[in-house]
Amino acid sequence: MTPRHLDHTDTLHLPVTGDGPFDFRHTVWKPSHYAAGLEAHTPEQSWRTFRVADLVVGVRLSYDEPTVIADVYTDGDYKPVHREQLSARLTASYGLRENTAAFTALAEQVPEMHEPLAALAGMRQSCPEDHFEIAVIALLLQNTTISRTTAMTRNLLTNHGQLVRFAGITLRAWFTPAELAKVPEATFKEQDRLGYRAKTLPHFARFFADHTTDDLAGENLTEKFQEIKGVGPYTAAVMASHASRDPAIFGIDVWNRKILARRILGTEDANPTVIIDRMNQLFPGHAGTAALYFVEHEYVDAPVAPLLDPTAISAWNEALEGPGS
DNA sequence: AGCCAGGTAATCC
DNA sequence: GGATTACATGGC
Repeated sequence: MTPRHLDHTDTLHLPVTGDGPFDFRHTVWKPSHYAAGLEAHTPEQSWRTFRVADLVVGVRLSYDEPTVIADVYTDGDYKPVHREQLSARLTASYGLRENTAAFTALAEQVPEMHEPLAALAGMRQSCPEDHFEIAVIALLLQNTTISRTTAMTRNLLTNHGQLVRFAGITLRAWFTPAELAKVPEATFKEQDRLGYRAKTLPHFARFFADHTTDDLAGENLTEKFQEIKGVGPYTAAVMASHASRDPAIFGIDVWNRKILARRILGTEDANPTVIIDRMNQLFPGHAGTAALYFVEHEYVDAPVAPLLDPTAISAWNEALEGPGS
């Protein structure tokens, strides 16, 4: 499949203004994240696609202290309003104005956090996804294995998203809620192999086609999101925590439950309320950030999707474009 | 073969 | 209320 070519249209200089250290590499690339073809990372650079309004945008990120440099690529009518939206999106997605000092000071007092802090100090929460996109990811994580989550994500992006080429890299890009709303349930089931999720995904597309991020401002998101069929406490917490970037909260699931039980309780597993209470006790106001550090530290020495050597990029591109291209 | 995965909704008592 | 169970699918 031949990707759409995006041209260089802008360069953004995004200052990192929060107090405390900043770890560019572990902010933009997370060792625990599985690869869906939406982003690629080498030791010095990262590439990522975004939907800004209906535009498909490719961004190449690098860091020149104290500034994140974003080279922007598009093939549509890129206007000043898009520039503003993209700047705000990048700044929020990677927490460029958030403080790390308070958490770092707190974490230094907790022995269990010493190793994660040594490896990751200055890492910020990242969520390049918007509300709709993170909702889809959380849906695809429900009660299944990561290998199947990855397969379903790739199916959806391949069949309903976009394939683009910019700055030497080929990547996939998300579909918009309106684009996904046109896809029949049977396609989700038979072509995308979503299983019972095929019934709930159309509710997601419709909800977010009708409610933009701006519409949702001021709502109690944890409650509002649970009005969507297929969204329960876990999915709502993931969505709300990414939307609010509240450092105090985190969605607990079987995965992080076991990691946190081992890290802070010394047991293989534990009751969710016990873990949440202990995390809040150890890291008052910062339990969400602390959970992020424990989970990412679990994968720093064996990342799910390792950084690419720059010489491996052509092989990456060929894998995404498929045979015969 | 059967069990389980980074849950949810429906249906019990 | 809290406990129990079906729900799709694929990997081990």
